[in-house]
Amino acid sequence: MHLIIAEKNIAARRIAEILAGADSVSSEKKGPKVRTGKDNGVNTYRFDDTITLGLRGHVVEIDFEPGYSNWRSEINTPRTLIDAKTIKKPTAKNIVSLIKKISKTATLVTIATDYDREGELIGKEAFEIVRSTNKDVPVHRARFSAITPQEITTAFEDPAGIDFDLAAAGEARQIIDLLWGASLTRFISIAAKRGGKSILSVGRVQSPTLAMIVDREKEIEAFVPEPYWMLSVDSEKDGTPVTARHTTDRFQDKREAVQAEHNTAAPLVVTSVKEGTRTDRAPAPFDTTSFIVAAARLHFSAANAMRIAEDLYMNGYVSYPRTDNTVYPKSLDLDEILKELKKTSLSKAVQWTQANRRKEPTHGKKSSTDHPPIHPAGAAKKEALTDDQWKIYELIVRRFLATLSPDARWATLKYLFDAGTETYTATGSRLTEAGYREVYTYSEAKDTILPEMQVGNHLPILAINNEEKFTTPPPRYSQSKLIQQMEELGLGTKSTRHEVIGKLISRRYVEGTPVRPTLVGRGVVEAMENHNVPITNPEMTRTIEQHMEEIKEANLTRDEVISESQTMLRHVFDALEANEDQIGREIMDRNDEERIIGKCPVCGHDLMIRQTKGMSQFIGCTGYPNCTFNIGLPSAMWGTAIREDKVCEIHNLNYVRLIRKGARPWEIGCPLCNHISSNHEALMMMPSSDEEMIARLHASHIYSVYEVANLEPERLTKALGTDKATVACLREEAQGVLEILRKRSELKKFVRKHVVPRRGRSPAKVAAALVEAGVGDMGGLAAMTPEALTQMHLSATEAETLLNETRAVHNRAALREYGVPAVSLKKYFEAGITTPADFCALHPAYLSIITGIKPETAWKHATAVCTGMGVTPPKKVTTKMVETGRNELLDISGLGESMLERLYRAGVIDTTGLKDADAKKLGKATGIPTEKIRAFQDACK
DNA sequence: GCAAGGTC
Repeated sequence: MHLIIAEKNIAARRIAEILAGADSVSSEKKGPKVRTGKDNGVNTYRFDDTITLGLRGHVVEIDFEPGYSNWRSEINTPRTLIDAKTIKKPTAKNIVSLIKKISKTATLVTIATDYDREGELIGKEAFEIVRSTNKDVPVHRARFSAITPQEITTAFEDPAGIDFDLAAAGEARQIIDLLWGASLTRFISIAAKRGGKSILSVGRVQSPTLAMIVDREKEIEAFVPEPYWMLSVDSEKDGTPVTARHTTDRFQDKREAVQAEHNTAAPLVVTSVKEGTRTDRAPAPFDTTSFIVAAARLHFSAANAMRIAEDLYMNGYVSYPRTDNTVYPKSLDLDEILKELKKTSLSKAVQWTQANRRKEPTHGKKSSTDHPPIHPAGAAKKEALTDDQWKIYELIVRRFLATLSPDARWATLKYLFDAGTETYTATGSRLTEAGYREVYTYSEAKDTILPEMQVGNHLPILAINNEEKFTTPPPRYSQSKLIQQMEELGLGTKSTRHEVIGKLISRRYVEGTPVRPTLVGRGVVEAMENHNVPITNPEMTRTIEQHMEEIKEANLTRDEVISESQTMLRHVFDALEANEDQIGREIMDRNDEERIIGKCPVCGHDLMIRQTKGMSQFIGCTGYPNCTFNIGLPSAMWGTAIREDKVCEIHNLNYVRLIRKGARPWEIGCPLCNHISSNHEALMMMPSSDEEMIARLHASHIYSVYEVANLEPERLTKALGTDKATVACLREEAQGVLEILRKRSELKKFVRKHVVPRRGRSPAKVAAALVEAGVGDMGGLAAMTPEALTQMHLSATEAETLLNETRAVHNRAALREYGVPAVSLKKYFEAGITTPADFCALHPAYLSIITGIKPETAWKHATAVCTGMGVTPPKKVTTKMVETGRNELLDISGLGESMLERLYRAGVIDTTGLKDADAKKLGKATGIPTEKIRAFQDACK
């Protein structure tokens, strides 16, 4: 059995198809020669005596050996990670075990992973898995830069061996990244007392990228606009307006500009006419970066563009989207692709390209061995794709066509003029041959047409414009610009660059589009830079690249390179550990700064966003505890509160938004405005409140009912200008409102927990409908009918379940309130006694025997509940009474334990009770035949 | 809980 291992499932399938087809003698006999199957959850492709399967990229991962998982360990400090041993552990266990299984009996294994460094390492990982169960099977390596019949057949006809040096270079990179990344991440997170979700990460790629963004921001902040002046004249020729610019493009000095303006005098005399042509080169094929840049012009974010391209790739519409290559390999049949594309709705453009096909396709600078440039791989129907998918597909198709289309040509025209002692110029251009622009329609070809003029022509001067302008700072990075810049600096790869931005955002190092750094992002970069940690420098990547080259060439070994890196990292830690406190403080100060949203209106100290250990967050005064002013915010379950740049004009406080992963941010706006409006309704719930009173409270910075209920009465007296008695009354009212609100929020919480969100029916909506209908607490909900609930966006079954759950919760709460202790309550519930009504209706003796609770205690509970419910409590029951009655009853022949229980349930606990009972009724209540009851009654007598 | 790199 020949085992072929590809880097990914799709590659495995295509390789199998090509090899199976190439094997067949006559090509006319088409059809599914390849048998697709699933083994251990992995797709397999079999033909003849061959089985092909795809990995999922790296199927093993490196990590530290066990013992290093505790970040705060006294023994294994971050520093010890530098020399910690690393291990490889499987990440795709099913694939690993399948390879092991097949390898045992394989007679040949071919590694057919991607033709690049990481592919070689992935191949070596597969090789090691094979070797773990089969020491002898020959292992080949097939290398190809496109999965075309030609390349695949040659690669398999002439296989090579694994390049272990190249793979070792990849391993060195892996280990160095882990050592530096993990040790520094832990160190700096601990120094700044950050844990859990808010750790501060550091890495060879993310940190220099962050540093780039921080640097740009500093450049912008430090930028001082310089004024300059631009001079132009408006004129016309035979009715066509002409604007001519002064040949000094920018005057740095105002006096010079004014002087030139003075020296400008009519007429404008044409002194030179220059005609020319300009070639506008057709664009090069797409690699990942240029594709992301082009998609950005269509308003796709980098990550979104890649996700869509990957989708299209998985469906066979476009080639592999992660590539560094801008040169089509010879083996790619470009004309065949054109033919295929004629089936699409873009066939007109395709036809144009075929008719005007340039001999050699355009090419970019980078030719690499991994994959061909991004190109269409199949005809897609517009209806089969989403709008966005189609836009991306069309972009890739049109770019492909453009690379096979002629250059565009422009006719250019340049005039020079004299005006007094000054010289002016005007330039025009006109598209003469559209070329690739016929098919690549993403930028408008704008003509600037000038009227025809000859040397010596005189033109009038209609106006002289002397405009003062200012230089502008460099712009913040857009996502695509950032990716371009990363590529230039060698940071990240075609597959990872677009993810780095997401990582920086999720760590809250940067925000916004275009991206700008947060203070914490800045703090981390500055901490690294100030303490000479070279990881924020792209130079580190360059050094690693050089070392990898040396390992590949076998001039250095993997371990030599790692060891050198470890020595460096140890020096870094010497400096870091000596300054741990200072580093931590610097970052924490930055963090605090980011949370300050303005001045406290009461005492003038800073107001700061604060989070408690639980889910609540608020804005508090840094003057606490002397000043207790605070502003409420929605629970952190809706998102973490973040300061925004915008400032409220009324309160002079920064706006706040709540951010949560996977959700749109919730724009709170001015937190105080929000606080005021969300508390207004509650304030109005106090019977004696009115707008005027609320205005007075606000004037004293009292905004919530909670404050009215809890502030010192003196403050209220002062704020409202009333007497103590009124204030005391008001405080009582506020307490009442708080209680109503507490119950309402309990109800909302319950609804949120038990109502499944669906389109158009959020739990919040259901809760709002309940409050609207006057149902304000759990008791109210428990008392509702299922019918009423179905009016509130719930289905009949949902209503019933909700009611059952509500009643269970409500009853438990009610029973606790009546005085049944929690431990006993548990026993009652287990025995099926769940409602207050049960306690009133059932005999305490019955409650006792089915729960094992002493009769006296059960009686006490029943009494408490009945009193609470306003029902006559049962007569006292004692252990002795129960025992005597029980013995009496059991003496009656034919009356056993199970019947006894039924009698208890019906309230009969002794012979007296039995005798006095109505036999018919008791029969019905117990399910015991009436004659039998009569017989028992007779026996008593 | 940490990196970066594959792939889904």
